[in-house]
Amino acid sequence: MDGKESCIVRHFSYYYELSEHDKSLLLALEQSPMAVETGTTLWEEGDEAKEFCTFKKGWAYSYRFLENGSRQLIELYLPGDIIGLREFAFSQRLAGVKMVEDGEVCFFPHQHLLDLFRRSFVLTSILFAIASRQQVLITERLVNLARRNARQKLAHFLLEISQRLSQTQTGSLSDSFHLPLSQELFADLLGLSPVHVSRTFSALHEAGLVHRERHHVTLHDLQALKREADFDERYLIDNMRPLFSGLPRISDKAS
Amino acid sequence: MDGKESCIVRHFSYYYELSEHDKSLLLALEQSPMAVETGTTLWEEGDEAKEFCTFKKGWAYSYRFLENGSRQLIELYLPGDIIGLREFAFSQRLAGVKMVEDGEVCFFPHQHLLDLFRRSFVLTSILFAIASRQQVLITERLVNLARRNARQKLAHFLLEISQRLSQTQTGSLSDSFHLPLSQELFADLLGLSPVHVSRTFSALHEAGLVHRERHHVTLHDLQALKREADFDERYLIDNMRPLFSGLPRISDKAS
DNA sequence: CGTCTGCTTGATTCCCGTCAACACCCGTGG
DNA sequence: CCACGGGTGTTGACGGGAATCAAGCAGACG
Repeated sequence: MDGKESCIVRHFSYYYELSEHDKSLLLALEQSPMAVETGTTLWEEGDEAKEFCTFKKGWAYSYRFLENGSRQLIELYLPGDIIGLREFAFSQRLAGVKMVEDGEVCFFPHQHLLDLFRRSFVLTSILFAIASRQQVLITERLVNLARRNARQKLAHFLLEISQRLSQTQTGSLSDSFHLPLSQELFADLLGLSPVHVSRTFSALHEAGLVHRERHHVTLHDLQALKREADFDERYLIDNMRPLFSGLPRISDKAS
Repeated sequence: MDGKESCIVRHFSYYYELSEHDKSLLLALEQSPMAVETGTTLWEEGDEAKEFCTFKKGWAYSYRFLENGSRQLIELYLPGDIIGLREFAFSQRLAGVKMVEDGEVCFFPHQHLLDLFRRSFVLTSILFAIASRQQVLITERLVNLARRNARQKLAHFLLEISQRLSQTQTGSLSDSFHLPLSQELFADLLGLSPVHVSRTFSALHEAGLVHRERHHVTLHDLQALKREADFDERYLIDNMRPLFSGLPRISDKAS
């Protein structure tokens, strides 16, 4: 358990203790890390889909263009996430993926996932849990976009990011964090116009709820924000351990 | 391959030929079919989540309530669908599920899915494909809700249902079908008010695109509708066969 | 110091929500 | 046979939240 432990192993370990065998299978997915710069397009809608991608460093997002020229972001990806699961059953990409910041990614072919299914029951189950969690995230985003006003949308999004960052990064809940998104990205993410994003940020600022400068945000009154946004973090706090409770635990774990 | 073949077997077979072994594993999930009436709640948000449910007959939908009392439908389920995959990694239901029409369902515990992972590589892969397809459906709905106006939303939804029905039911594309949804359900599904749903239906009717009476809809000019709604059916037409192309085919298939 | 990109602010417009009245269907019961 | 009532769909008037257009502003960088 050295300091440079892979973040995909860390991500998977969140669900269940991994055996050395499982860890080595996972590490095989991260064999050829690739540096990618801000703005790089990992793939576009319509590209052939035969690879997944694990995300080691940086921020990325998936998006769809509409006929009228507007764009909708689907999902934001943080380190440890797996990208492209959506297209497992498809031959074409259904959404593009772009980097928000410089980062590092590892591509691996769909076939490797099938190998995982064959070789590790635990990893298969965790993969399924990850896919199910992704679906839950998108579902919550759907509700957010369909039913809430601009203030609530923005507040909800900030709370979600705050929660996700504290789960995957520091481990401690931080109400102050780096958020490298332009207001145009906010707009495409929340289904608003850039103009209105600006206005909404100002409104939240005036209400004393949010402070933002440059690409750094701090949330001042978490409770008030949660009330305002109708935010319930349960959808982010998943855990498979109850499900696995019948399984034998691993005993040869490195201390 | 008798006339009463299980619809879950039919659903799975859409992705890949199943061996007799796989079929019997699947059929075990449909052991105790249960009749459920219109309006029955299969479960509610917050209920303990330890079962899935296969859907044999009828229509159902999943939904979320918001603090302000409004409701958002997440997904519509048709026969052959599997319900509850979303909560695989969670201990609580994150959305309720209700029947639109009388139907028949089979519950089975999460553990059975784990058994499937252990026992059948092919079924595992197909399950993963189904989960990925569900994610794609929700994603498209998200884009629909976030970025399109009422006319486009409605048109898009009708096209999606038409396509899904023709894939799972008759097999032939029908532009005239039974659609047992009240305008209130339409509203909760599309993020509109019931009043505006009515207006939008009228508008589409006047434009000669849609005819509707009672719970029956017919689409008149599919091409025009698709143009209007920016509808691209590729997101509904998935197929894993290319992925499996390296696998041996099954030869002992019953003719 | 000028230019470019991204943010802010104001004026106007429009889509859709809300409220309210009304029509309709259908079953009940007098 | 008609009166009644609830649930559902329709139509109109009105208001509000967010889009759009346009101009001004502030950093970043050469």
